[in-house]
Amino acid sequence: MTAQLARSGRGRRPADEVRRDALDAAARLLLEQGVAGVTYDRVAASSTVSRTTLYKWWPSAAALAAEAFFTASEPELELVDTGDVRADLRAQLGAFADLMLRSPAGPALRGLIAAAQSDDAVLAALQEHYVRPRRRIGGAALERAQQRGQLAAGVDVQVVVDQIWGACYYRLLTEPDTVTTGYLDALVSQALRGAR
Amino acid sequence: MTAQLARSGRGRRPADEVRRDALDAAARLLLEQGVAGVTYDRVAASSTVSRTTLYKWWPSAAALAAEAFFTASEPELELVDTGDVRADLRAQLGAFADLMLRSPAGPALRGLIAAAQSDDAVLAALQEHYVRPRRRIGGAALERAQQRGQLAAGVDVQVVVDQIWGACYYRLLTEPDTVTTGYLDALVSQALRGAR
Amino acid sequence: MTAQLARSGRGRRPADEVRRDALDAAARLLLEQGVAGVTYDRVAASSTVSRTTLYKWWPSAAALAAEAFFTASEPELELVDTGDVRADLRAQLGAFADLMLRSPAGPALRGLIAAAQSDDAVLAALQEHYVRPRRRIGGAALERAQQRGQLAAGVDVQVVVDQIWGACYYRLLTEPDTVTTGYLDALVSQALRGAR
Amino acid sequence: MTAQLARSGRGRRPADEVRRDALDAAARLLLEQGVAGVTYDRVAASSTVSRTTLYKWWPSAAALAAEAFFTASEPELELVDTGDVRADLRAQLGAFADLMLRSPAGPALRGLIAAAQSDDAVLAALQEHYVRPRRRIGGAALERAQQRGQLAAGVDVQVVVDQIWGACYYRLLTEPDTVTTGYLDALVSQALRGAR
DNA sequence: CGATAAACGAGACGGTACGTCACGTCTTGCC
DNA sequence: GGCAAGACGTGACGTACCGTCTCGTTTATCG
Repeated sequence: MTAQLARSGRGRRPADEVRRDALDAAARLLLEQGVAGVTYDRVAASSTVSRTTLYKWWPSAAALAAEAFFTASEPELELVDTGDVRADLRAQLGAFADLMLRSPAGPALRGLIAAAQSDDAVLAALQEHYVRPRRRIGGAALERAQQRGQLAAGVDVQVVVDQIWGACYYRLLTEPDTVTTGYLDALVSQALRGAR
Repeated sequence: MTAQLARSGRGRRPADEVRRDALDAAARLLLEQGVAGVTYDRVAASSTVSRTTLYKWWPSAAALAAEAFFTASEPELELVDTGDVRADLRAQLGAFADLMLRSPAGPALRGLIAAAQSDDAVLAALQEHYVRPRRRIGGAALERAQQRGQLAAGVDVQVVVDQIWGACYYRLLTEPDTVTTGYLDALVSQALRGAR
Repeated sequence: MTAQLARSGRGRRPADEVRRDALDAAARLLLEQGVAGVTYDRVAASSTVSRTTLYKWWPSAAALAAEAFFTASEPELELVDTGDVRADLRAQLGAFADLMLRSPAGPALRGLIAAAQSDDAVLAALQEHYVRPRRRIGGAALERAQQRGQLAAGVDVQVVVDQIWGACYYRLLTEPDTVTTGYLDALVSQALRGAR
Repeated sequence: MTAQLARSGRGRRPADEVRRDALDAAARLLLEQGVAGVTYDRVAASSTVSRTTLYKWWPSAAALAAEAFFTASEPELELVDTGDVRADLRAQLGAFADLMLRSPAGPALRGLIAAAQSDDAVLAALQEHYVRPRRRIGGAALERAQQRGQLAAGVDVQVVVDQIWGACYYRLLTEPDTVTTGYLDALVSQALRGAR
């Protein structure tokens, strides 16, 4: 009855608890310091999880950062459907550009896309939890518009998705200063004109 | 005791010679091992230039890699003007996608775009020596088509540039496997339809 | 679904079987890789015994190595008594030096003596299963010689034991290259001269 | 006048200063915690020297400990020559046994001899800075006695050295409790009787 | 034209991070 | 209940780079 209340920290713990701990710390570091700030060392230091365990669960620090990011911000992006395609797309695109340019999530996401160029695990996570879901949402909205007759029947909606969001991403990655309200307007108008 | 066979390499040397040496080594490393392979240490080891000097001339290893890349492949991309906009754009886009997907320059360029997300020097170099020149070339071709009446007068050609190349870049960075011949066809067609 | 082909190894097993298994694996590792090669992890990996069980039975990996060594090579050392003390001692000493210098048991034993300097369990095992038994055998031989009048009556035979084997051990531990045939001859002669 | 007196610590420093710093810290750790307490990590943490530098200068933590020990206690052991060999040897042996059994240097030295069994750099240092110098001193004393006619002419003094110190080392390493005053007396007497 | 200052090479130094290994602790699921 | 399997925190190892700093050498420049 000597009361060994003090949890030493060693020994096995529930995997979920450990993973959540690590992801929380990683998400915090990611938003505060960018992808480069998420290292195995720092995540271990700012959580209860040991480096050894981090290595066991994630193939790279960037992969950990990616999972942390996508776990923390899963739902985020919905596209309201008011019936007015142009307005809906423009609103969503504006919110997205705002996120990228004015919230800490922007640099984080840019950093993850960057990391994906040399880290297959990050690329896979990016595709699975980010790129493809958003592509589906945008595509679905355009398809609904197509069924309403607002878009031409033969148009490949995925191409239109790229011409709106892909173009925007490209500017955000290479010339972020040029992503203005006017540019976003033109982007949506031009894309819809081609699809009408 | 006249022969000074052993060129020690020490002492002052013409700056240009030194810079060229460093850039050559950096370019080689970049193409062979990617951006991450270009470190001050390795460039110094595989050239006659010392780390001290590298630090003096370039703010980061990635910046050195960028300059090496753009110096080595300055002219590269021209856009032939046959009068047939669609064909010209399609040809250029195809050559570009090929470069990105099937030559060592592809990973290098992807890596540089990635590095630019966390390295302002790289971003600046990328904009100055790569993004803007190519944007100008593409824009000029579209303007010529516009003057020939092949494109509507009010269209912002830079938006069209983004809808072709920007969209393509986005796929190359996030879902490279989906960049197929058919996709490129659709991209050009769709963009031109919107600009007609 | 009768066949229980897969012997899972789990569940309770006879303690002796488990211990023998562990000791066998430890002995193998000890002879092949030295004391440092005997770790709980490696013994568990190269036997059917789990780490949990190893920790339960042995206070340290070196202690396990020690027990493995002494269990495997208990009888080993006999000292033939032909009546000629000098020849008998010299023969035994030669065999011992040979063992230490030219068999895998040599490094193992040197390693155990080393481990004993910072591991009381190893020291205790070493004394009980190695040092004292051999000291008894050598002492008994010398006492027989003493009773035959070949050694002076007042001589402390344990001191003579040290002056032969102890001296030899010291050289084997600190200057193994200097343990030559001539040295062993001189050692025995000198010790017996002092004891005559 | 912001006074940037604060030495950043980075950059090159005189090699001797660095080495001395490291050796000081290592010596302290060695005496306080034994050989196992001297790790690259701890030496770096308790000195101004970085781990990288320690790895550059010493092949193993034990080798660093060895150099620290021998640098700190170079002269130590002299053997006074009063003309009475027996008394001189006995006095020196007593002082040595005392050092080994009752000072922090004892465990340190035992640990270094142990480390030498699996670390050639330690073995070499031990031989060069400890074993051979002391063997020379003891041998020289015995040779002087030999020239004075106190020892027989044909006796190999190095064998006598082993029979005194070697025997003592062996007991100190394997049965330290048995190294008593009486034992040391017997050791010297017995060895000298054999050499008379 | 010779002395001087600038630029260079070599490379050590304090750090941070990586990826691995072993230790000792602890939990879960078989048998 | 005892065992295997195996995850966990800890701490050490050895390596790669980074950015800083020192030293000695060589060369361009200027007195």
